[in-house]
Amino acid sequence: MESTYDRLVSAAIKLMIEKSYAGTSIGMLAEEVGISKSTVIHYFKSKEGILLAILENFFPVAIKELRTVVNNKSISGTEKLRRFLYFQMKLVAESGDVLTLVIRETRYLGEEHRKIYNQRHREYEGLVVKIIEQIQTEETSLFKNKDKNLVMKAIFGMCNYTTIWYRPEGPLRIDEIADQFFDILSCNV
Amino acid sequence: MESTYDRLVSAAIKLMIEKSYAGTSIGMLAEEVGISKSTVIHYFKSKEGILLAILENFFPVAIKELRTVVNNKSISGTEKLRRFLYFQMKLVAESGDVLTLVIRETRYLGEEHRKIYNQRHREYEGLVVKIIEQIQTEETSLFKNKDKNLVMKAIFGMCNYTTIWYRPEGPLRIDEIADQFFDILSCNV
Amino acid sequence: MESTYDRLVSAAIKLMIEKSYAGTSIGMLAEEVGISKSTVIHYFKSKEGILLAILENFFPVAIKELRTVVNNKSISGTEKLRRFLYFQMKLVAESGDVLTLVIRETRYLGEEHRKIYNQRHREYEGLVVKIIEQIQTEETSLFKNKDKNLVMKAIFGMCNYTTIWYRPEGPLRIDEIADQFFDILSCNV
Amino acid sequence: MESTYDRLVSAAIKLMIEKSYAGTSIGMLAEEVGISKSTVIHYFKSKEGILLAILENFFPVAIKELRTVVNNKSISGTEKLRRFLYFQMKLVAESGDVLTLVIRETRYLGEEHRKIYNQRHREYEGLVVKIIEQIQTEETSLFKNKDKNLVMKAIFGMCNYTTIWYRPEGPLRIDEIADQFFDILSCNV
DNA sequence: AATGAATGAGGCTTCATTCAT
DNA sequence: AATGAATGAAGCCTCATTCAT
Repeated sequence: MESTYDRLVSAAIKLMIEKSYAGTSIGMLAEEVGISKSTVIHYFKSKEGILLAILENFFPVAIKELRTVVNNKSISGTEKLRRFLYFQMKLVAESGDVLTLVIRETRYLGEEHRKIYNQRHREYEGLVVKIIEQIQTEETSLFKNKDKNLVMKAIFGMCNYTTIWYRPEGPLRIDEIADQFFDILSCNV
Repeated sequence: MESTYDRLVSAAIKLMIEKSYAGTSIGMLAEEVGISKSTVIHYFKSKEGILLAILENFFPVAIKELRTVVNNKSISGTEKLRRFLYFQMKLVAESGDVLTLVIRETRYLGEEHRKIYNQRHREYEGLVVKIIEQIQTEETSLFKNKDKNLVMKAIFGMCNYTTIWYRPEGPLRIDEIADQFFDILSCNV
Repeated sequence: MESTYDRLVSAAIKLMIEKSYAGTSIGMLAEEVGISKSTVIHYFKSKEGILLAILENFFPVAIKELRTVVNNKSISGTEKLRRFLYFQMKLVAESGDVLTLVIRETRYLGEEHRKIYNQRHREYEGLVVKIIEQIQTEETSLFKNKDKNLVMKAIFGMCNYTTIWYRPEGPLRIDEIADQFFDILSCNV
Repeated sequence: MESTYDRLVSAAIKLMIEKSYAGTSIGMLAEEVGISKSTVIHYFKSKEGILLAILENFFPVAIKELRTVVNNKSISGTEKLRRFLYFQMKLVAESGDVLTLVIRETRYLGEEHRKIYNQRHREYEGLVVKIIEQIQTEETSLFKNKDKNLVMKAIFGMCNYTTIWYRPEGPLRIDEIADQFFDILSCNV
């Protein structure tokens, strides 16, 4: 069975994305997992600690996975973009938009931690920028004359916004959404 | 000079977008504007009233303006898209992402109010869907075989995400961002 | 009738001397005065604010009164000592040993406030040192060859310890205690 | 090397004198000694047990030592006073004012324990009263017509207050302070 | 001898709100 | 139009303690 700690982290991700950091109380978390408030503190020391644990839980895994895609020398830039979109959308579907959580809520972290996570966030974004660069090099027209950072932000905006409106019971599956996003971006018909 | 009420609404938009509804307290708002907590309540009756005022302040104006664009029979769908992007980005730049605020925080409204605002929100989105439909009719390839609702969400995602990362002192002006977004979506080089 | 604020300060002095700062809770204070915990915070902003109010309430009055004794040019040093002992013992009897509270608990104040109060405390002690200096000048033998600061500390020790053991229903009245303290110090029989 | 138990008692004395009983937590104690909270409880059963251990550690030793001074038939009362002052000041310097801890904090002990320790405390004070009685008998003038209990309290006040202001790096050594206290009390020049 | 998991009670504080002015 | 007094509910956190290991 899943450890209390893991169940807490999962519940925290779910709640904080849905209700925002400030809108999520330790009591809610405790109730969700079926333990006492004190036990939540026992594991995370403080509310900030919960956010920290989420981020610690997210970035190492996500960056690693994305990096293997980006560093793969045998596939094209557009294929990498396609794979990234699948990866990111799966992430959004599974654990909500942890990335937006990162951006929106790192303000609640102490200076030191905030720096670390901003850095990791930039690293994550940087990997997507690399994909765009590769596309700009390989393709004749896609993303030509575009600011690569802006394209990256556009892509993340598209994907992350999904957290807000996506419902599993809706008409489109997560992979269909990823497909269509890919088509929109790559100008496929 | 701006009325106390107007200063309160502006401050409320700023704070609630930055810190989320739950993360913004009446005390903060009072301090920001330099009046007492009691006076804030005096104007809005309750915290929910503040959110209400923001929405009331936003939708009628925004919907009206967007509608004149959409209903204009003499311009093409792509041109409408371009104009919408300018309009939306200006909105985001000026008063932050009120739309995301709407989506994220209407949960704090009482049932009746929530319904009203969800409806207005859908109306706003619907206007953008109409633009996409016009494009699908006119153009040979753009947005062909795409779910028009998904395209709409993709566009809003792109635009609204700007609130999170856009800094006026950054390298791109708001209208340049709108331009590039238009190019990305319309597959212009 | 006494204001809520004044009643709170009096109750706080009483409780904090009896139970120490850490041992006194805002809830106790509220109950003692018959109001809610929130109201205590309403007046003092924080627990530290209570300590601050006590000190602000004590020092200006005490220093002023002691200063008029010390600056009186027409009375002898020993007479000043006698008067100080009466004054200090009355203080101790009335409002407990606020001075020891100051010394013991200023650690709970923020740096800035702590400095201010340490300074005032030194000023208060300094006035007693002046009395001892006058005695050393006038008298042939009393306090000769003694460290004036140590004598001062000895006197305060004697007086302040009273808070711990003095009971109004005990065999000695406050003025009798002051009298005997004076005799012990001045070597009167 | 010192046993964990002994290190805990030492740390507890230090912390509780500095921060008061209520202001000292088991967690602090654990951290100070570098072990876990559970281990502290393991040794003392409860927080009250810590106070108990301190007192048990203090009184038997202190009373025994003071008694040998008081019962010594071959020395004068004033000499006994002098020796007591040395003894008491050394105690204060070494382990802080455990006596004041006793008076201030025995309130936190259960009824039975409180009785025992109040009794021991009275016994300790009684030994000093005996010294004063001897002085009143032998000397012609010292402490004549004074309430012997009040004199005792005055002496303890002087000595115990030292805990609050004494700093090893200050201008006076512990034995010099004892000397001057003796002179002040015995009216020596 | 020593510890981690878990908790209930309580402490400080924030907060939205009511009321009287 | 604006505010201070007062509060109940809730939030974060500390703490002493129990239990199993």
